[in-house]
Amino acid sequence: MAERGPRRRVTIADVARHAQVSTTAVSKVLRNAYGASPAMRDRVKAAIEELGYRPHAAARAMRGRTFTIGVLLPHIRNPFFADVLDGVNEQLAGTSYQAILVQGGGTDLAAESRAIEALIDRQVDGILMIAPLTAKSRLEEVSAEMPLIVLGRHERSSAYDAVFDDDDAGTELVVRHLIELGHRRIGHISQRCPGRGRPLALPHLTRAETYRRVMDEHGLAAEIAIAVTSWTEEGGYDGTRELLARSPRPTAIFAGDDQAAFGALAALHEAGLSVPGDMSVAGYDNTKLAAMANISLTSVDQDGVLMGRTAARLLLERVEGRAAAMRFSVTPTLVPRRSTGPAPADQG
Amino acid sequence: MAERGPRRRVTIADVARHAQVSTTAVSKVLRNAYGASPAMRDRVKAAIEELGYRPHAAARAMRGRTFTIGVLLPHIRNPFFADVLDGVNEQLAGTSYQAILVQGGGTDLAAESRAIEALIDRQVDGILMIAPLTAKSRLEEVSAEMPLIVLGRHERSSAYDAVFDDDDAGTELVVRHLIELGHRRIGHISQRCPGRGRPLALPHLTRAETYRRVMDEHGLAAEIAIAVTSWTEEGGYDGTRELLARSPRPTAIFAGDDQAAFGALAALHEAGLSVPGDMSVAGYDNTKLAAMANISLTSVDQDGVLMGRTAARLLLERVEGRAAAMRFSVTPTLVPRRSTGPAPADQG
DNA sequence: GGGAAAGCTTGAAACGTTTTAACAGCGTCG
DNA sequence: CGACGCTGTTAAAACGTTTCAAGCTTTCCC
Repeated sequence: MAERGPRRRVTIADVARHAQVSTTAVSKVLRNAYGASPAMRDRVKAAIEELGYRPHAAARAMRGRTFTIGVLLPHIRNPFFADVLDGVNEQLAGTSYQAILVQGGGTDLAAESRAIEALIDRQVDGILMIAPLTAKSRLEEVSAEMPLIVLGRHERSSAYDAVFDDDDAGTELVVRHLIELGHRRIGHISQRCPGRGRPLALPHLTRAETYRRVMDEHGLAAEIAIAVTSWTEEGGYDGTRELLARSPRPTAIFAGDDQAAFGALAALHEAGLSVPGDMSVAGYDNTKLAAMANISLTSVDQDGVLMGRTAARLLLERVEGRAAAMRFSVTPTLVPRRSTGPAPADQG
Repeated sequence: MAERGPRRRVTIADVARHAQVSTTAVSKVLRNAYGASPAMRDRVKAAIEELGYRPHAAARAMRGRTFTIGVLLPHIRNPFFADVLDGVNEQLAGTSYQAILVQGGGTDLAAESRAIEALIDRQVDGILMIAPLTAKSRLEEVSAEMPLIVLGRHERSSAYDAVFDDDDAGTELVVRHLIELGHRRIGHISQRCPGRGRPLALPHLTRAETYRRVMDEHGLAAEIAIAVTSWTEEGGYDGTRELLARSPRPTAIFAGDDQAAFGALAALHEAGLSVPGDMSVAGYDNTKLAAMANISLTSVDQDGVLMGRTAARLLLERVEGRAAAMRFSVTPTLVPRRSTGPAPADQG
């Protein structure tokens, strides 16, 4: 029979008693607030040290801050999010803020809503949402309750800050790269979008739109071919098989992101096609794996660490009181590798 | 100037007033506690619905439960953890519990300690730690404060539950597989362990130990070669280069986990060696990518989703009051693929 | 030396929930 | 018919912190 929590938690009152001051005094020292003499400050700090006191976050949440920032991300699985999170933690290190993560159920809008409510109910000081599906109007409601940064969406709002990659520029880089290599039939793999209202400014929609635009600008409107699956290995695999079934089949695929591109490479391997001899493949995100010699996937680099760091910085600024909305955009760069090459001589 | 939080949160008192009952009554309905008539229950539920009331987690934390379970994981980047988390969320769906994640800084022990404290201070109802580095004694301290499940470690403790893969069996499967293919010089890639005390029963230590044992049992003690880097793409790459520098070089590598194996494949590609012609490679975890046709990595499958589901179930049982410690172990299976093959004719 | 201002310190209220103990109402049993 | 036990309900205390308003020194100025 494990006795649960036998010794009571050290509270601010214990510290106060031990340091022979009032609880208010201790609270002030803890928060570096005005009205505590250096002498008292030292005495209280010594007591805190001696007793091993740690503030009780829940109790703090009742009145003041909780020193917690909530991060909502669609799914753990995407390695790009790991970069973003590294940036966030890097920026938070040294402050007294802690990041807690909640996973929002991929393309499940209801699950995402629950996750957001969970963060609000847990009284975090601010929320960072990574590529949320939720409608803009709801985001603005949330930002009325607490500071909010949205990472990866392009819409302009005066209520919350936005940090995003210039997906339009990045996509243009890839598609032009393929066109300059002589490709004309370039396929694209995109994601299903669950929201039924106005389309959101999510990366996959921007990338699909820009893909269409650039194709069109080069007189390739007739060659536009989009497979709508999902940006996972399986999605890339399925999407590629769908594109391969076309006749004539594409000579290049812009897979939308790296994970889908990995699936595409697998599908092509299985179909006995060589890369880039028979088919060029490009991804997006420049994940670590894309850089590996045996994969060598052409990709677009968006600095995820920088985005995460910036998002965290903006969020802390908001928590500290900044009111005006800000936007921060990262300019992507093309990283050409061996998965893309000249288009094969056309036999159609 | 965004007005922050203009309308007060709906509280239990508002609900009580609206339903013409006491706050206690509302609380009872919320917790499905004894002592509320069906009629009252209905009335209160209607009021909750009408007002859109949601319980304030921080306030709850002051007295009762917070309906939150904390998950500590070393790093987001490992795709195996994504499986585990899927299992956890699957098990939690339908309950009123929410999982929150905290990232524990990879191999940084101090960062992990801070993350654990953060969860305790936030008063979660229970903690699930995935492959923590923290000393057993500290884990037992933590489990005195709140229910704890440790996933991925083998030690036996009467204080907390353990869910783990039988790494010993899994490793034996791989190493025997390679030996049966005729390999004698089999290299291994392991991770550095930060703890300086008694070695912990962490997966990478068990795997390394079993690798030694099986090699020894087959009279291959002299051929043991371990590169200690880390289980990441970079670590696998570096470790493989280290192993390749040996003379004579190994004919097979058991990379420890899939991510390291991907790095190994890249290093071999770069060195101009064919897989499995010149060198066989095996991983562990059977990630999605390992199954892709172009990679086709031999790996060991441990059912991460099942482990996550089980861990969450055990944790909820603990939260509900179970006292006796339990252990749950998953039996791994070998998934042979094209990255392993017969040893090349020995020229040394 | 008197009074105001400034600086430091404090008790008590507040936050939103759960829990404890007590209280009516009502039937039952001795 | 009074004591008793059940049921449904309630008022009030408790949780650990922050904040408010007020109290107490000390300092400074005229």
